[in-house]
Amino acid sequence: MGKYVTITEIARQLGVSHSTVSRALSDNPRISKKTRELVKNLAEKLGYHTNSMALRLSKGKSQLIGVIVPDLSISFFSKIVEGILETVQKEDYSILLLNTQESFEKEKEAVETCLKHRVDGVLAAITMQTKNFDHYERLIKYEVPLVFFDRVANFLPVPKVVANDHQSAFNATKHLIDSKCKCIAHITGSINLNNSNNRLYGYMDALAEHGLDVNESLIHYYEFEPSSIDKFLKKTIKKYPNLDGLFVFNDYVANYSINVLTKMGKKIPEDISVFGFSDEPVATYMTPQLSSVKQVASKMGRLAGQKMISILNYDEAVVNEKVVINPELILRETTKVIG
Amino acid sequence: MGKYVTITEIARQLGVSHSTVSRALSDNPRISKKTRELVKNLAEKLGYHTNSMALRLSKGKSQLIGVIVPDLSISFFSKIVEGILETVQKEDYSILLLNTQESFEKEKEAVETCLKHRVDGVLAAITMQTKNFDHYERLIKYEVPLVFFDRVANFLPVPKVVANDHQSAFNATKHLIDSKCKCIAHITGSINLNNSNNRLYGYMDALAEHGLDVNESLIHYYEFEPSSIDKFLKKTIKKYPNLDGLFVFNDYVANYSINVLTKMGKKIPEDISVFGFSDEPVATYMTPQLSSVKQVASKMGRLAGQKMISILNYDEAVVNEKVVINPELILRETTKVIG
DNA sequence: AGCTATTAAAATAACGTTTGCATAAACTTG
DNA sequence: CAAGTTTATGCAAACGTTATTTTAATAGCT
Repeated sequence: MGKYVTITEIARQLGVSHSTVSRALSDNPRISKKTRELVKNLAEKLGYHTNSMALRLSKGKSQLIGVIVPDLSISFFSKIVEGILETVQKEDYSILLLNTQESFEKEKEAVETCLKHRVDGVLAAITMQTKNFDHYERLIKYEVPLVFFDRVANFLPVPKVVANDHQSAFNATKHLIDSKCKCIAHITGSINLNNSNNRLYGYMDALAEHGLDVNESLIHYYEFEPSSIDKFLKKTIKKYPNLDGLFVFNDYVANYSINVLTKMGKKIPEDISVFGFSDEPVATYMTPQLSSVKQVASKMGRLAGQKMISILNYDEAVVNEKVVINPELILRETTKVIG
Repeated sequence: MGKYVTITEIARQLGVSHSTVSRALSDNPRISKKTRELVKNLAEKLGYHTNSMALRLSKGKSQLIGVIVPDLSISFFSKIVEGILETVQKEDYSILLLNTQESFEKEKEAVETCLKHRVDGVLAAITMQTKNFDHYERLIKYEVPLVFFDRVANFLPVPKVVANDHQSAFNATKHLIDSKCKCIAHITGSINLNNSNNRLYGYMDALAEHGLDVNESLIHYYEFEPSSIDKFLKKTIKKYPNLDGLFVFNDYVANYSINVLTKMGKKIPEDISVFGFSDEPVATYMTPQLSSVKQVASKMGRLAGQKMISILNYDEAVVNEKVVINPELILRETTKVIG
């Protein structure tokens, strides 16, 4: 009990050579039907599992894909991982998961770990600190296919899968404008993160393109301090009593903002329309339910996974390309119906 | 360019045998200091990485730990995975991540995948559907160490790491009682999930132990239908105008419930105190901020990971034991201050 | 009958390590 | 200085596969 059955054991019991067993199991036509069935039956009976370590050593392929994420506790990233898993598992690949916790050092280590494990490819999102890309170049040098998702190194000549944050924010803001909002504030996230910045620019461009002023004092940079939102909203409503729209970079913060506004006696969406971002679970648990931009995490994961599979299984070339996932607005109760 | 450096290549360049190189790299005292340094320098220079496929085949150890989770998009589970990763990475193990999506079939497949990859051990949380455990017995038969976390198969003689949901719910309810609540309702989750049930019993036991009636009509079984909560709360407040406490199995639903109560004109916590569960991010984004039971996900992950490491690296026996993580209440603004 | 094709299966090498055993050279030691 | 011991290294087997080459057995043909 306890020991794994090998091809050699099957061969011994059947009185044939192990190479015959190997071929029989992989349906090689050079083995007679009779022997093949004999082999397969015994393999089944003994509960034979091919030893993937041996298989991999022999084939020189690990069937392993390295996945490097900056922070697995962010639901966006864990959903991406879920999407990747779903896609690559079907093709018999497994995932070597590395969590860098936003540390550049850990990211370098993660790449080394990938190399050590001889992964067949790497899917990565860079940390907020990553400015040097030598470690990724190393992968390229070793001809390990690399695909970036979400947080990408723009100038490396590899495929990238990203969400169109700019367009999403643009469309959300445009929706507020279309529903007759004239004075729209924005709460944005960390200035270090590309994604927040793209959303900010999407907001500004939408305003500009529709003839509304872009007003610095209507923009709040949020950095983990909820009470700053109370202050911002109070100040803003005092200065701009006609405030009738709010676009927030994240659903949690949108939820918080709505609570603050409600306490100040504002009606949502009659007085002020609010648009969130990411369509987190909280969006449907709120009252009123939050209009938001659809979460593209699992789609992003699936697309990144598929790209890798195409490269690995169908010899697609690794080229400098960008797959952009387009936005989809989810309209709920915090925005007015148009028209 | 592109090919990995092997031990044999180093040996060739240095004019020694590959076994000498192998020993030199692993600091075997049988190799002279001079040779050892020669080897190490060249290895460094050539960017040598031990080929883990070969290493594993040779050693008969995969350095891989299978992690089976029911739903990675639930932040509780992704945080557990993060905790596991953090712990096992330090000991040079990698994770083979399997997501069962609450499907029993996928869970069986996941175990097979673990076997196929010759994982050194398996960490698992079962699906809501799992009633048969033959696949896990298979692991035990193959002497693959198994450790359960959170959702466990109670009667299998292996280590388990769980949160004390009963005690947590008991303490949360007791806190409501201590703050002078006399009529406390409870919203519970799926009747199929152990965790919800344990919380339900914790609530009931706390009431009973403090001389309060356990009243079936104060308990609502929530199944993914927010509007059922509106109905429940309205009905309950009509029937029990003295309702002054609410304990909810999950922070999202607590958030929703508070919104409903607020709209009905109830003041939180002056009229009704509310206690949530899990301390999700939303708890701090609410107004008032939600009192909740601390999230134990990453601690659970670390404990489960450590247990596995102890078994694998320090030959700890696989025994039928239960590690219980004790509750910690986070008191915020939805409950009254005691005394 | 004698030769060639064809078919089926066995043998062997290879993948890159670790490891037990062997060996040669250089030291001890009485 | 011969015998034994230590030191430093090499050799070869083993891990479980796949893949290439060889051999053996059978069948088909003139």
